[in-house]
Amino acid sequence: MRYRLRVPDSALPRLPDAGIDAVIGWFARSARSLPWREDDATPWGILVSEIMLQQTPVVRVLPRWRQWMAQWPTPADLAEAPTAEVLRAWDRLGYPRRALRLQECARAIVREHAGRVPGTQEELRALPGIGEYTAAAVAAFAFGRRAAVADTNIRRVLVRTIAGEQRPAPSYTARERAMTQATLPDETERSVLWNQAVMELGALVCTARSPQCGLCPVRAHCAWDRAGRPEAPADAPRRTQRFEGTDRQMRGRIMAALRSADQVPVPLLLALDPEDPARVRRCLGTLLADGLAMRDGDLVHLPR
DNA sequence: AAGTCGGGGCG
DNA sequence: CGCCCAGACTT
Repeated sequence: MRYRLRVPDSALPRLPDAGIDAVIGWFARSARSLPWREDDATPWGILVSEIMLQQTPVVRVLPRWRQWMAQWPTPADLAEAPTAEVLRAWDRLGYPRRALRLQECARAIVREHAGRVPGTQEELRALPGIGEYTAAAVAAFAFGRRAAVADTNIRRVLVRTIAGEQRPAPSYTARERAMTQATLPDETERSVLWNQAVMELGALVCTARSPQCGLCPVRAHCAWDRAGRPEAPADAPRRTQRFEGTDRQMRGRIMAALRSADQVPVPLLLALDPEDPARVRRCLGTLLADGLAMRDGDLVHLPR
């Protein structure tokens, strides 16, 4: 892929500067006010918000984030908290392993970075629960650095405006990386504004289901709109009922039971699905393996 | 590259 | 009832 480096910048697929200006201007007028975007937000608060927002909508994160930051305002606070309390505070945000990793992340920050969130993508990427997207987002939004941020919103906007397609591929492809890199403004301050602005555009206007193209600041530059907004070919239909999905549901039910009591007898958990106690056992086994539950004889409880 | 991992709301 | 949501991690 080294040959790509010889391609002149002007040939790379990118949104024109006029489009970038339009999106940034729209953001200045239309951005939601979110607490982790306020001036008083700390890098740790921004990091916490990014973890909570992984696969979880903003409206559901808001109340949890406020409570969380009031209870554990610094990495050191979360590092010292009882894990059971952490999991209860996570409540029903989903994917509770994120809560476990967030506490591990806090402990790593205390241990390896003297309690302060590191600012480079490389250091961030090395922390538990922080992947490519979150490392770039924290570097950009918490530290004002130039980073190629590519969440589901940004990917959708770029694929539509530049490639003229309705939705991005399931995985973040090399072609999409090229679009993200080529469009990212060279100047640092402008790159940070662009990342925030295009993400917000994807969340509010260029949405997955019913995009509000009539309100879109880059409609004039949008290849998808120009092409008549063609629909992507439908995915292959689900072969059977999603049976694995029910395992996730059962894990959620077990976690809910554990959050509601100090300890729960195994027979009580098995009663969660009288039709299929083997499934409950299997799910309990994966929760124990994940460190989300502990077993003490016949009693199950959250990790203390 | 594909599977797994929650939970809720919307079309 | 299927899809979507500021993804990460394992295999």
